Amino acid sequence: MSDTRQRILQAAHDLFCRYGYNGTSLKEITLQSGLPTGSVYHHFPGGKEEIGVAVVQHFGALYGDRVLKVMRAAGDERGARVRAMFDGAAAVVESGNYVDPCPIGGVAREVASRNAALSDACDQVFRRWIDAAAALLEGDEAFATVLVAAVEGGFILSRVRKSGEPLRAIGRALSARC
Amino acid sequence: MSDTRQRILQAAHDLFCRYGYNGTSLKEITLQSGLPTGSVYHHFPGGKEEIGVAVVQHFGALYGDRVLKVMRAAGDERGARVRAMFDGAAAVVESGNYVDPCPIGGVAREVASRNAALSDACDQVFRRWIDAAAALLEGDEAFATVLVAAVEGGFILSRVRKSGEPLRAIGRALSARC
DNA sequence: GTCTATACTTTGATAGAC
DNA sequence: GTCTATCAAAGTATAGAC
Repeated sequence: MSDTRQRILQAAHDLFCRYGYNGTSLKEITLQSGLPTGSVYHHFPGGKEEIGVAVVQHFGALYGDRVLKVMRAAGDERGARVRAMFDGAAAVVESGNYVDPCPIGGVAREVASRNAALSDACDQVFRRWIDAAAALLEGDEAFATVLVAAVEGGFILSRVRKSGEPLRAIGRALSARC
Repeated sequence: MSDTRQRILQAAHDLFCRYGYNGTSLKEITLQSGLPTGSVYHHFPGGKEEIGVAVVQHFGALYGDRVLKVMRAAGDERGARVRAMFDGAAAVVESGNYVDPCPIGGVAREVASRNAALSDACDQVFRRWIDAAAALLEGDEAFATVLVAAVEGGFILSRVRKSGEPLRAIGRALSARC
């Protein structure tokens, strides 16, 4: 991927994490990336929607891998892996001034009712996350769905409370119930 | 509450559920409520932000009561209550064309980084929900936090998958782990 | 309390020179 | 590939008649 393209995606990602998809303008993406409007449209002729889809796909894969790595590093026990997942998420929100650690859930909720392309991209990412988590949990797909939903909901709670405690509480409660 | 004020809140609520806070314009609120701009600003001099806070507070209390009623009606067993909560949520999203059943989580995530008044209003609602759920679960606040986070995350998953199944899977997995 | 008209800004997107 | 200039539409908010 070209450097310019990567800079646009990173800028859009950072802005989506703070202000969401609808709360981020293309103007802000150009300012944050240091590129003029024309360059942005050269790399993403589909405009903001195409940028959104690319952000969801690129960072969706990245964060999926990152979380799996953290869980595996916590050992073979299911409880320890679940605990590591939520404690890690709590640490990220606390060190990042309660910016959303990941834009996908926020974008998904915003656009689901009127942007099929973006909504479908989010759905694909969530399916992969759930499949990957289930593989780590002896195929328990329902509980894998709980993990993904709880971490997304936990981001909301921790963001408005300005504390990692909700995410940690979720990790405690779920790791005791594996 | 005056009828006009109520119409504005209901219109804003319905639009927030579909398009989120930033995705809803004041113009759309006037059209959906059938009221002119002047009336809206007469009742909410603080504009969109004041409407947002009122929507979060009013419907936050309403939905909290509604969910508690569904859970209590499911009997005294914890597992049955948890199951009823998520099955009820799944039924609502399915019958409502996958519109967000409740705008608070979506608004919270969108505005947490730049609108303190709205963010705090969301935080207050979530605290009350968690307290109320904990009271139904013999004071288990961590698991009450799981329930709130999982239902919010489940809304996201069900919305983009256009299926109530993620919410139902969460209900199955969690009710088996009370 | 209700309504029309409008001021001012920001939005997503395009044209065309370099 | 990069950049400047600009458009038409949509955004929030206000003024003031009724």
